[in-house]
Amino acid sequence: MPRKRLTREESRDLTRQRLLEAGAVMIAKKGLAASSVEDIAAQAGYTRGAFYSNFDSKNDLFIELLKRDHEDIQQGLQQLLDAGLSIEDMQKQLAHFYIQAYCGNTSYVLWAEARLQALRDAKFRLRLNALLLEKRNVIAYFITQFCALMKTTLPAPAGDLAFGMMALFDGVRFFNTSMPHEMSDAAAQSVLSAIFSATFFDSGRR
Amino acid sequence: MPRKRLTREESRDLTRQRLLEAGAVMIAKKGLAASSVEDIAAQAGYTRGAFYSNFDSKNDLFIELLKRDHEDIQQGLQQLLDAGLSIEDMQKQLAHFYIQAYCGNTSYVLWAEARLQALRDAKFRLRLNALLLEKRNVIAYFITQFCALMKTTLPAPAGDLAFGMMALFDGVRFFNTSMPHEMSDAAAQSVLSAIFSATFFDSGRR
DNA sequence: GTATTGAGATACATAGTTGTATTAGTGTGC
DNA sequence: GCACACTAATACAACTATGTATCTCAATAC
Repeated sequence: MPRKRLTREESRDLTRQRLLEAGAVMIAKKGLAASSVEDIAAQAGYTRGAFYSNFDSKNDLFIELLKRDHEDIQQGLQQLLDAGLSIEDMQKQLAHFYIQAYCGNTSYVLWAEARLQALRDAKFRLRLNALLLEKRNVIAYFITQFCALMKTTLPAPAGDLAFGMMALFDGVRFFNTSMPHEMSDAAAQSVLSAIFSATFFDSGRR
Repeated sequence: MPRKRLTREESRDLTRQRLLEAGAVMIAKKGLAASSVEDIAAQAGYTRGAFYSNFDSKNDLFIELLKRDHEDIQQGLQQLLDAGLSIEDMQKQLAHFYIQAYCGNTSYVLWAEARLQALRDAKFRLRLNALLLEKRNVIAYFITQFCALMKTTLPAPAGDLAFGMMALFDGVRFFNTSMPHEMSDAAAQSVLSAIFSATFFDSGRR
């Protein structure tokens, strides 16, 4: 096995990558405040030295973590929108996306942690809000497109409804995780789709 | 001002009360993990000795805090249900209740904190889930009554929809707090009521 | 090959947190 | 009024976290 000899930059990037991944794991597991810098570094297989030589602070790592996750999601949603699919295909793809992006990993925990952090730290809040607004805009655009295709009218401004959907999806995901017996995967999907259709389909046809 | 000389029990209850209140303040301000026992005791005007002589642990205080808040809300909702009001009055009262119970204080932050804690601590999760289920049941009952009165049908099981509404309300409250410019009080109320009506009124009349 | 650079380890000083063990002081029962 | 009981303060020992300063060694430049 000819292990590649890394250049200095490759090596540094790899370390950063591993620290970020370790941060995601630890913060999801123990929470932001309870995860020490040492925990994160150790989880990545390093010591604190590596951490401080790559990040200014825990918050610094955290916001980068969120940014990366956000970019992944944005990209996925944007591709879906740009693909010019039929409504049926779109809904199918969206369901798939939902399962993969929301249920397939623990990143929603990071976002919950982030919302709390935002309430307490004005600087952090600014950075988080920027990400949330971007996400809202993509979702609002999707909603607008959906209603245009369905020839239904929106019961409230698209941006506000987008926030509503974000709240709904994240919150239901929480119940689904922490009390799967009372809110199964199937129940989660069905209640989300019921509320979604009611809001964007039924209410606009009165 | 003849300050009453307190009996031992009264004095202890007062201390407990103050510690609980201080816990609510500190946990909302700094988060559960970042609030030390000393922080809480100091905020209440005591030292750690008072804390440990009244509670087993920080989690112990926290769960009691949640239980009290929960009981207040339960009581309020139950009274509303039992009052036998007309639909219009009910909606009016409910809006008032929402403003007072959700927007008038910071307890929703505690519940967000609790949900995260529940993901990490199985024992805590059991206790929290019990509270959440009780709340869900009251809301589910309300939803059922509402739809019966409106003669509409439910688009999904009442319990699941109740979880959905809880998710929605809490989540929107978050946006409303941390980005009031993008999600004003009025926008929050209007989007909530739009989704609510769409789900429980419009969708059932097809 | 040698000198240089810089990523990451280690050492250190400081500070904060926890829970218990002990002590002081105020209600309570006699 | 005196002994008791209990609440809350204080003292203490162990542990954990933070950030910086220093050191080591591998990658790069010459």
